[in-house]
Amino acid sequence: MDSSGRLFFSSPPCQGNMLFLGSGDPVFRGARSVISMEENSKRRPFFSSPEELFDEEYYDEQLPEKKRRLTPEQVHLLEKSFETENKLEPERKTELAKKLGLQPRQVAVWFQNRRARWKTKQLERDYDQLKSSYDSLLSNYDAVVKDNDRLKTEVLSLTEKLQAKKVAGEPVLGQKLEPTMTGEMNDALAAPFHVKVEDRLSTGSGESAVVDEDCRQLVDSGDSYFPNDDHYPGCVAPGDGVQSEEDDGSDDGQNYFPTVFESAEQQNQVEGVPMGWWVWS
DNA sequence: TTGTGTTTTATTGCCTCC
DNA sequence: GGAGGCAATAAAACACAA
Repeated sequence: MDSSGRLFFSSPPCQGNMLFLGSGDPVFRGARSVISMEENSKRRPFFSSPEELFDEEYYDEQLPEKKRRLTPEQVHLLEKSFETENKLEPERKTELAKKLGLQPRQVAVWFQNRRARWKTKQLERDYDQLKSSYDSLLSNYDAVVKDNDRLKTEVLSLTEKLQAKKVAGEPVLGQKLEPTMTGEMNDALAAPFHVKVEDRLSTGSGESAVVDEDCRQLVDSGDSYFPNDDHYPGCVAPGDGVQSEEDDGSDDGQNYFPTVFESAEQQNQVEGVPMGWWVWS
């Protein structure tokens, strides 16, 4: 019994988990190292059936053994049960243990370890998913930067044309030009030349993803590419939505951030949110 | 056969909940 | 305080290359 009063197999030894010497004496944990490998060469499945557990002759024939694996049948049933519900209520534990010829504690341990394995796998899956999302985001960012450069060049070219007309004495509509490319070029392109962002986006001015100034854009601030909540309320950085398996208590194959967010891409592109962003769903 | 890496079973200690 | 969960870990069992 441990400090919390729990009963472990070795103290006192439970029927199902006894490690037997030839004489039928239980071998406890402390004696593990004494048992030779040769003695261990004769193997049998961990526990075959409840009947066998009580069959003295069965054990008499066996040499002392240590840890034994569960049979494929036992594992199969446990897996099926785990699929149904990854948490084990006392009744189900007892029932399963009876069915499998195991100690309830063994069933509990199996579930515990199975949950741990599931969690590890889930973390791997989530990592892959986040990585691909990041890659996609990065690629979108590069496209936006390129588009931005292209538009700058376009603006510069138009400005030069305006300057040329001005020098030639031709009237320039809405003229209120600054001599240099400063500020937002807003005045330079004022009035008739000012084209609404939506229009630009909808015309052949390119496949620009650049949107209104009020709209959130990717900014290379030197920080993470992941948005923070202050600037991207609709987005969530990885980790924010981590949900422990206890939250839903099910093994439904969902990732470790199950329903917290999904990519905007998957949601037919949320308005104003570049492809690849994660959004609350 | 042996060395080595991986998987599985089990224990321990700590934490939370009732 | 007891029961049960989890992380960390030990150690047996297994797989496999050399």
